[in-house]
Parts: sequence; C-alpha cells; structure tokens
Amino acid sequence: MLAENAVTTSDKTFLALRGDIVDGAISAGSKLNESELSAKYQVSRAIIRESINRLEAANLVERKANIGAKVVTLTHQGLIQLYQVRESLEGMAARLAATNMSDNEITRLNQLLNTHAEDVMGPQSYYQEAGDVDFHYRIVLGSHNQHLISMLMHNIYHLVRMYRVQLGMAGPRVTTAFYEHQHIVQAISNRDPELAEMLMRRHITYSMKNIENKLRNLQ
Amino acid sequence: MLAENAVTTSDKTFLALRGDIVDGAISAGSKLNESELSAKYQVSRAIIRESINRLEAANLVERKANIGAKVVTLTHQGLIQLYQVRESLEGMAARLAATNMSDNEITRLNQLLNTHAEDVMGPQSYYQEAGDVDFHYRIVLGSHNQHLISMLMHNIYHLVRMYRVQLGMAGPRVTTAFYEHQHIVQAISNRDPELAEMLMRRHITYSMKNIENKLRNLQ
DNA sequence: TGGGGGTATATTGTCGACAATTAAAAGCGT
DNA sequence: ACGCTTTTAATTGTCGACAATATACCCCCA
Repeated sequence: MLAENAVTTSDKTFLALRGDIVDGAISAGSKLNESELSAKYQVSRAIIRESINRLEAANLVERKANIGAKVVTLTHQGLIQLYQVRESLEGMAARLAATNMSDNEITRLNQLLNTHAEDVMGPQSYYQEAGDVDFHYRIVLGSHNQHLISMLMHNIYHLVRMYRVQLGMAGPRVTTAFYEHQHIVQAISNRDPELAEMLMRRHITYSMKNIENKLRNLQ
Repeated sequence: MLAENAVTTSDKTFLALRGDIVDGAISAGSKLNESELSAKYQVSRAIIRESINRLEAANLVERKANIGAKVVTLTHQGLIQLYQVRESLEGMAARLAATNMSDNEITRLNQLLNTHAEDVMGPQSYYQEAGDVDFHYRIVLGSHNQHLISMLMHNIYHLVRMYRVQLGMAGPRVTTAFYEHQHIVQAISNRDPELAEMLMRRHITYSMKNIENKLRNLQ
C-alpha cells in the first residue's frame, strides 16, 4: 500500500503539517508563521522550512520570497482546474493500466470491486471515501508509470482530499459511481485501453459536476 | 516570457544547479555531495539542501534519507513514461486552449507560426529547439489552467530538455513537425477542443517515436 | 586467505544565532 | 487631522556548528 515510512523528523513533521492542512486544523488561506510552527511541532525552524517547501510542491501552500507562505484557498475555479488535470492524468492511467496491469493485478482489482458491491448493496454505504480512493489508487498504480504515480499521489490527491474534507463531500452518487467503476474494470479486463481511458475521463467529469453543485457559494 | 526572477540566493543557486544538470555539466546518475556543492557554488549547505529539494520536486534528482541525492539516470523506459505524461497533459492543454485562449492570443499564435514557416522554408532551419519550445509553451499557457501550467513548466519540461540535450536531439522532423503544429493551431482557431487534443497527442506520440530510435543503446 | 566485527571517517540531518528584508509604529511638519 | 519620513519590531533568509547515521577501512580470527 505504498507505506510512506517517515524515517526522519522532517518527514514526520511534513506529514503532520500536511494532515493538519488537509483536515482544516490549519485553515485554508491562513498564513504560516515559521517560528510559531516551530514551537507548535517542537522542531527547529529549518525543519519547518523544509516541510513548507514540500507542501508547496504538493500544491497545498503558496510561498513568496521574503514574505512567507500561505495555505491555499479553495475556490470554484481551483477545483475545476484540479479536476481537469485529474481527468487528464487518470484517463491516461486507466489507458496504460489496460495494457500494463498483470493478470494477477486485474484479478485483485475485480475482487476489490466485489467487496465494494457488498458495501453498496448493504444497509449503510460507507463506500464513498475509502472505497473510491482505493479504487483510483489501484488503477493509478496499475499504470506502472512512475511519473504518473508520483504526480497523482504527491501533487494532486492530497489537494483533492482537502477539497473533499473541507466541503463535506460524502453524499449520494455512491451506487452510481460504483457502476462506473464496474465498467472501467470491465474495459481493463478486456484489455481495451481506449475505452478504459474514455470511461475514466467521464467518471471523473461526472464526479466533478457532482461536487461543483455543492460550492456555488465559493466564488 | 514568464521571467523566473530569482530574488534570493537560494533561487539563483537552484537555477544554476538545474542548468548544470540539464546541460550535463553535472552528469546524469552522479551523486550530489552537499559540502562539495556548497564550496563550488559558494553558498551554505542549507542553500544547497533547499536547492536539492526543489530539484527532486522537478524530477531531476532522487533523494534517499540519510544517504543522499543522485542526478536521475536517463533510460529508455524513463523517456517513454515521461512522454506518456506529456501526451496526457499537453493533450488536455490543447483542448482547454481551444476554449480558453482569447482571440488576441490566437492571433499571436498564428503569427508565431508564420515566423516559423519562414525559418523552415529558409536555408538553415534553426527551428527545432527554440521554435518547438515556444510553440508548446504558448499552448500550455493558453490553457489558462494553473495546475497544468505549473506541472509542465516545473516538473516536466526541464527533464524533457535534459533528455534532448544529453542525447543530442536536433535532427530531422523539422518540416514534418511544423505541419503538425499548423494543424493544431488550425483546430484551436476553429475552437475545436476535441480535434486540438487529438492532434496534440499524436504530435507528441510521433515526436517520441522519433526520439526513441536514437537511444536503442540505452537499456 | 577470506569473512565478521568493530572502529574511524565521511556525509547527511538538525539546531540556534545572525543578517537582510518587510511590515508596523512612531514622529514630524504642514 | 492628514500624509510623509524615519525608526522600530517582526519575519524570513542565510550561515556555521553539532548530532546522528551510513560508509569505508582496519584488525582480528578461523
């Protein structure tokens, strides 16, 4: 599951900070004071600075020379642009997965889908968040493309999660999304790259339209 | 031209290091010794470390905790994976450009193309590198998508250039590529997103196949 | 002579202090 | 009282030193 083993204190601090930003414990748009954070997380300013640099690379923070760093603000336009990139990259991931996933990987992907099927049919569907994430991760990894994997895992998904968490995304679309997942897996199982890409792109587009409705209030 | 104004010494050092890596002055695969670089560039180790972190984010360097950083190695597979990402992102950029570029921007894009036409028809075609880069930049910026722009400019293009420089890419395909550019601009001028994306993806695929031949020697 | 353990060296990780820059406050004149 | 200049405070940028980890070397032993 790609264990992000944090060996150094810088790693741990980065993960802690990232978690607090994604969860909203450090609110969107707020300024990051290095000395303050240094005291809060009990590490030197050098560590904080390194973490902030990594957060900037992860698109969670914006930095200006001699002025400082701010947590990104969540906007309607920002969400749209983020999902356009997702559509592009995950579409390609699905395309490559159809060619590059091993038979074994595909078997396990189908098993994952069956697990989700039970959840969807069951009483309460705790599917959405965790299940959806699992599914997308599996396909991205199945692309066997290091750049693609790295970009999505490090530069995109945490920001996506930040939108989801802070805008309270857990809504309907559970069963609908499930069937879309099913069709994507079918295309991959059939080793049909073109179709897999197209279905994934549509799936992400729909998903965006769904979220978009929930934040007409954001400018 | 997106002036990367480097205000701080850290910025300057980063740019210097990046240039040396892309150009091969610091050879691919070699280890980066922090103290050594600190002496070479006349700055503290803190600056070097920050620069190395940024280079890692730019996919030009790989870092391991407590062990150190190495310049990436150029491989056949690495090139393919890089171009797959390019195809994905620039395809989307072309699609968005067809919708989002202003009439003014499109006019200037056509002018750029005319300039290149003269070069291609002229005696020596110094077109390839600079011209190609200009063209692609213009379209990426035309997408008006900040994530897309940032990813390509900071995380992809410098590595692409590193492959080009170090594998001595300047070859034929000058006029061929020009006509492909022409068709892409036509699609954008016609406000046809679907076609613009398709043509850009093909253009990049062809370009990769062309480069691929030149490095059968790389494993 | 070859291998394992332990010491020495080199390299990276972390820290606190100083310098440079920016933002805020005070002082001044009109 | 208002606007401009000067001074002060706060924050970021840079540095050299110390700590922790990994690598290289040497010695000892079978």
